[in-house]
Amino acid sequence: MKTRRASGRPTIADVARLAGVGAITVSRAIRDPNQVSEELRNRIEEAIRELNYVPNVQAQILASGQSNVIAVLLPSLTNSVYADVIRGIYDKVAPTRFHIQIGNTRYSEQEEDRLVALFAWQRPAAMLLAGLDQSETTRSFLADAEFPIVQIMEHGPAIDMGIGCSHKDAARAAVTHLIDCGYRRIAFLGARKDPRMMRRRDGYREALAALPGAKPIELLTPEPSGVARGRALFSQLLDTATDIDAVACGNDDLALGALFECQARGIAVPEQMGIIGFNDLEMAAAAVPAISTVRIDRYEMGRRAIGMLLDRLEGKKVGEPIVDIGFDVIRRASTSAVDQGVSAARSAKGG
Amino acid sequence: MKTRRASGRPTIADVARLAGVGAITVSRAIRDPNQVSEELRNRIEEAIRELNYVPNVQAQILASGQSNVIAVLLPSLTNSVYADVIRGIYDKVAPTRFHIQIGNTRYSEQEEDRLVALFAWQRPAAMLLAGLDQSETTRSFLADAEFPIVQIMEHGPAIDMGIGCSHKDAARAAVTHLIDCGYRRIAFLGARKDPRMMRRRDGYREALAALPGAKPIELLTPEPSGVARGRALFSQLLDTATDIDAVACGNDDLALGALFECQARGIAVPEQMGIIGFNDLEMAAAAVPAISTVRIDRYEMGRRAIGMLLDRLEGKKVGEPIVDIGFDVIRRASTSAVDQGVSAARSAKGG
DNA sequence: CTGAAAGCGCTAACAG
DNA sequence: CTGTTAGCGCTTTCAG
Repeated sequence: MKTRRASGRPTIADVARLAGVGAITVSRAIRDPNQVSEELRNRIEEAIRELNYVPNVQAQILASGQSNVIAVLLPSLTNSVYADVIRGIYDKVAPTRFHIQIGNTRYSEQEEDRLVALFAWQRPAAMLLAGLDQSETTRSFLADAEFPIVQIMEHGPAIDMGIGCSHKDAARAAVTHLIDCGYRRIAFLGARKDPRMMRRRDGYREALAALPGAKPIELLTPEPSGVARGRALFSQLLDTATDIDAVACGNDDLALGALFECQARGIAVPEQMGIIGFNDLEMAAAAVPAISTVRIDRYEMGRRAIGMLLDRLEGKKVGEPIVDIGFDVIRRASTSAVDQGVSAARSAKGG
Repeated sequence: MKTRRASGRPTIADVARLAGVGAITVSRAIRDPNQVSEELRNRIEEAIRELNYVPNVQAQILASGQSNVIAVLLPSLTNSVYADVIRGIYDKVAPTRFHIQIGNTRYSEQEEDRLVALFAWQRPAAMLLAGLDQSETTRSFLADAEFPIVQIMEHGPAIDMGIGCSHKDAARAAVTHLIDCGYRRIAFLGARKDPRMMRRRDGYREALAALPGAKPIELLTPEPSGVARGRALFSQLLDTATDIDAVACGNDDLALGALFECQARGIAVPEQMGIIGFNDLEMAAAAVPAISTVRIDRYEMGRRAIGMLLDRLEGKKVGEPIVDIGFDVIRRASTSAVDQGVSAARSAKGG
């Protein structure tokens, strides 16, 4: 007889034997207790407790063909922005039968293509992606995937479902806030050049277009973002464009860097220089002066994205497949109403 | 005939049929190509490509009894400290057959107990935990687990393997650096009160003990850390202990908050107040003045921790099971050699 | 509501 | 080096 190395832990058959029922009844008692009479159910639960039985997930999946994996592909695991999203994702998934499988695309389209294909072959129950800018290959590949897909961060045409906001609108609102404060020579600082960053740049351009005579002053680097990068970029900008009176930063890291550079150069914020960031990282509120920024509820976005997937997996009717989660411009001291000098500039330039 | 809903995708039997070999040969060709003759191997590879065959992981695991899951339990997914560790973990695991299953213990021992039990039942291939302070229940439960376990962050007696450094020694070195710079009335700021934080506090005490006549001035809150928290705590401290000339912060968030509070109050750093943090977050170097801190290579720690697990899983001999990854005190402008006023204080107080 | 049989897709064991 | 057979632990199908 070919005896096989059993795992040693109790199986459903052990429970069935102890409870004096068939294995399938135990299986039913576990998955849908209502299908089993109360008496048997009690006997089974007793046996489960006694044996310390825990179902073998692999066997469940193999037999049922139902995966319990939700694939999550994000461009960064370090960036606080995604850390908040991840927290929301995990919190929402924790009480369910599903597990998260995270992949790091490193802001690379090729890597995203590779991971989407890799994960898709594992037949996940669902998939979560960041952004709307997947490659054509990946979009068409996923378009006829049989699992639900949600794209987060941005608001727009999604493959299946989506939740996020318009980064262009958000940046436009931020820059408009600078204009409302009286700033007139407004620059834009960007890094990494990922799709969201470029859309914020576009929003900056749109806002400036509404300001007669204003010309875009932009400095973007493909290099990763960071406080040090923000400081260096802003320093470079100040050396070139000497007459700027405000800077819209593509994120709060850059904004904090810009603030530090102002401190280092003795430039008064907000009097001589207005600064606004993006993302509302925790540090922004504590800075001196506190940095104005744009807030998106990333934790909630992560939660709701998973919620949409779960609804679909449970066959529930999902409401809107494309959700705009919105944003808030957070006004703080770094963009206070300007002093007379700049007010003068307003009347001079803005008319 | 009871026909069953097949998943639709090609199975190993399909490949075997197309290649004209037995299923097991395909299985071998995939797992250990050397066991199969070159001719068959080529035919099999050809068939795999043609059918676009991808092995069913669940079936592999079920049949072999070999899990491919490495459970990772961390106290936070948001904290940059763990984000770096996570990046190291994922980078090291990516090219292997293993997957990471992350759990968030939220700095709670109860939650850690719960998740360890939950994950352990799934029979992971290995487990990674943060810190050495698991509950007695969990420690003894894991002590006779059959999978390898690595504990990261701290250096000390581990359940199985460990990699990290002594946070007490690191903090002692940081405070000693303050003393070497001439600071004499040194306070300690802490938050969250997790085990590492308390060990840093102990290191602070040890360093002060070496300073004749110095008394600890400590302010710790059980609340989560953050820049705003650091600012508030330091403000509270300044209102009470008016004569402190330096502050050792349990992490860089708090240190940046302390720096901001100094800026808000017009306290000159480093002349009137020395500040040192912990962790060397990216922002610390870019602050004005740049903040001194303690660096631990968290990315490398994550990588090596997984490396230790992989070595064990592959039956390789692991070198030292308990690794001290060390730390570096990073000296920056926030703790520059002090001016005459403080030098005077030194001779007056330090003797 | 309950059960026996069949089989998910793969691999360990044994034999050649 | 290759194949046959049995079976991992569970759930679906079909029959009561």
